[in-house]
Amino acid sequence: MTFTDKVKNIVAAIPKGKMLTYKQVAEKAGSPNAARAVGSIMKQNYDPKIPCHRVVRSDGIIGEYNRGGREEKIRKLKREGAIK
DNA sequence: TAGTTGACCGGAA
DNA sequence: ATTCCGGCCAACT
Repeated sequence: MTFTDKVKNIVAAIPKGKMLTYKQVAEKAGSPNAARAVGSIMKQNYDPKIPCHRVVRSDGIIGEYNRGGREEKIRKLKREGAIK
């Protein structure tokens, strides 16, 4: 199980209406300081089973998204009730 | 193999 | 509050 695979599993396991930060994911994956790598991975490995829109920055900012931009990401989160 | 890039983070200016 | 800078890590070239 590589770091990348762990990250995928973790993100795939995020419940509806919940949000995790890249930092949190990196931590759970075993590398507390690999937040940047997490984003990199998500960017290149998008899978429909992986709700990357539920992963945000630790600042509370939504961050980037490769499927319609931040707007779409925000929309999804709002629809799930994760944010206002 | 080495250098660059980026969906990040935290602290400093 | 905003912008800048160094550090981290995987993927890309």
